[in-house]
Amino acid sequence: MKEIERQLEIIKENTVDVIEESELKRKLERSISTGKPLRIKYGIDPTSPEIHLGHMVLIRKLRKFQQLGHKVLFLIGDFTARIGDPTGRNETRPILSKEEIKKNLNTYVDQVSKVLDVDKAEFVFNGNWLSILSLEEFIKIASCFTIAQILERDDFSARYKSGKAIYLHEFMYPLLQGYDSVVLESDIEIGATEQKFNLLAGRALQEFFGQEKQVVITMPILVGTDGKMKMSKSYKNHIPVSTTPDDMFGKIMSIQDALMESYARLLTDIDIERFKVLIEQDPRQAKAVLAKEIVSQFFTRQEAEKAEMAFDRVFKQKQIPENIPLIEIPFSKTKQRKLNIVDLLFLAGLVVSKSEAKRLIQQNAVKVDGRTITDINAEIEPDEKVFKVGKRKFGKIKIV
RNA sequence: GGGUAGGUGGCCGAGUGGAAAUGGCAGCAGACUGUAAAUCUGCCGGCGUAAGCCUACGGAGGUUCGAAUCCUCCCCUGCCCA
Repeated sequence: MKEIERQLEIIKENTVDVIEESELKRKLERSISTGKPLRIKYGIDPTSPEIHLGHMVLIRKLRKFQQLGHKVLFLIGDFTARIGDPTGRNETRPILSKEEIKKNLNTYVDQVSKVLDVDKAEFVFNGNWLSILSLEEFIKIASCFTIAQILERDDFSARYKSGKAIYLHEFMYPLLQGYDSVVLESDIEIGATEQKFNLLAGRALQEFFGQEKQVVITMPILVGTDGKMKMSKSYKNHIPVSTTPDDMFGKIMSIQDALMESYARLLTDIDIERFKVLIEQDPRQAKAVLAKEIVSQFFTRQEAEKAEMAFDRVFKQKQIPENIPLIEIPFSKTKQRKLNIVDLLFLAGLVVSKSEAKRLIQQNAVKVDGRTITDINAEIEPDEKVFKVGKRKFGKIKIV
């Protein structure tokens, strides 16, 4: 197989759009013949310093580009995040200080490094150029688009039709993101399908500034643990990267069966045809394979296997976990060794309020050393007994 | 600037003088399972064993025995006109 075809095949795997493929071929040809790597741009909004599996779909693709010898430009949209998107009404977004940004950068690099070769990637901040962009220049950029074009974007037109507010500065987002491509002289920009409009803005602006247009590659959106919406921290349906192997394993085990295939495609290198057969034969086993495969990317293989064992222990064999966190409550807070179960759970932080504790007890969701507590007046001496609250919260409580 | 319709719990959305506020979604718990789906049951602001108290319907005042509901001012959003 010719080198260009090999690269094309890898690049196109799992993509939704490649705009335009002929341009991509041309860029690849040139790169192969001159030995000059292509510049691949990927931007992330640093509002929350937490990367989740949804981001990983793209980051995995970036790694593939790295493996093909191309240059990854990892853009942290500190400026665009700072001016903030106004959903959520009165929320004033705190302006990130230089130190905070630096700190965030480190957490990103850390999380991303599990998949990406961060030493070979270049991390860039758009605040470096956007914060000094002149109004004149900006208006020039704005003249490149019409309102109708921008309104055409999916979420804008939906909001417009349903009578929801669209703020002017939201219109600017695509322009600024597009301008980033001009500054970075990117050859390719990748993003999830919802980003298509913004990615295309980059093409328009690059052409406007006399550059060769970037190729836009979109990837499918990873559905979150609710099985419906895209994975996002704000929907609380995400699986964070910076968690424990056990937690990640468990969260993957609880996704809907219907998601298994897309997770396998987008987050692993599992042979899809064989995996589909396994799903047919033994969905539970298939999910365990999937979970182990994903967890192994962020931790070691051994840790993934340990996570599986811990999971089986608790949910298959219905035993208590091996490592249960010890919660210490100072004696000064309790004044006694034996106290009411509701207070105890609350003091230990196993419930958020006493009302919740009562509710859970009334619903038979609280166990102490394996025995279900049915009386909210029960007096208990914790003494490192094992408390189980709900399906998966365990804690040993001790008064010290 | 003028007119008009609105702002209700995580979201959607009822409610127009006496309910911690009908529904739905999401969430949580239990049963059933494979921590899947589907289904059934219960819960779903906080404090209190309880009676009850506190907090909550954009914000601030006011009327009233009593307000999410009435009045005044302010803030915010859609639509129409300019």
